[in-house]
Amino acid sequence: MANLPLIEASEDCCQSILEAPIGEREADQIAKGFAALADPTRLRLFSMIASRPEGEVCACALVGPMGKSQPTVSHHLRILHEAGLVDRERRGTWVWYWVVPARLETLRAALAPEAVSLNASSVG
Amino acid sequence: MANLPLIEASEDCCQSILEAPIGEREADQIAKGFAALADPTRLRLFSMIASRPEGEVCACALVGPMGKSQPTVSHHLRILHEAGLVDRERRGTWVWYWVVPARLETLRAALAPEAVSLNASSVG
DNA sequence: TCCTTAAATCGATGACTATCGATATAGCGG
DNA sequence: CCGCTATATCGATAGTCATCGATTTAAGGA
Repeated sequence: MANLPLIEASEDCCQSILEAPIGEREADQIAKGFAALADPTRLRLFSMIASRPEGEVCACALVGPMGKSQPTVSHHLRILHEAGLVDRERRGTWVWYWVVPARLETLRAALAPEAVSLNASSVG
Repeated sequence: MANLPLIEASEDCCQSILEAPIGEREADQIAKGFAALADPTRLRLFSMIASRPEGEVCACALVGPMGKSQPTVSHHLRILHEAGLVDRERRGTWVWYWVVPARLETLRAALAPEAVSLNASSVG
């Protein structure tokens, strides 16, 4: 247990904030995601997780390079997890982390000019 | 004066945080951008500015729909401006706001899988 | 069972922030 | 010069958050 992200990856797929004014619900949802990425330490942690070729990383490999205490790193990993940006799994003594692509894509798409419609013809 | 964004739109074009672990400087820079979008009220404000077909909007049109006091809205607009996400101009009694696309693209690109190389051939 | 290591939680603290009422600044019209 | 309107700033307050030391929980090995 304790492995379920507390925020769903998407409640309305591929929505942009640039096309029309977003509502309060949607704003809360997206703002929570950006808040998770709004701290430099957390952003570097997320970058270290995301950039692993294996797609996952042991938490033990994250404490040293961050220059922060173990409780602080654990705290930030928890926030990333609660924001739905990473998932985790205990393997023996260690805990491994990896990125949740869908949630990341939701945030990226929010800043993208438009949600591409698959029904629209590409040539007029 | 007072119209210059305090953060440059890009210091290293099109950089992703997913390819390699980012440094502290870059993390500070990007985190500041996300911090500006990490508040629901601010995100809705930004969305209202960005979604205008005219590309700009009078601040007077933003206070009412937000359900917040005028000083609060002004405060949030200032933070968006300091983060380099919007620019503004006084026109008579009113102040108009618009999005700074380059800064927005910087943040979006940070969450994108890779910076597309224009030299790479599109077909193998 | 005891020791070691890894990770999470607890409690405290200092810093930051969202919010608002009151006030100040800026421009327009008479 | 005097109001009127729009916007920004100020000061205060309540809430949130990043950080760390100390402690607890969890798992493995001897």
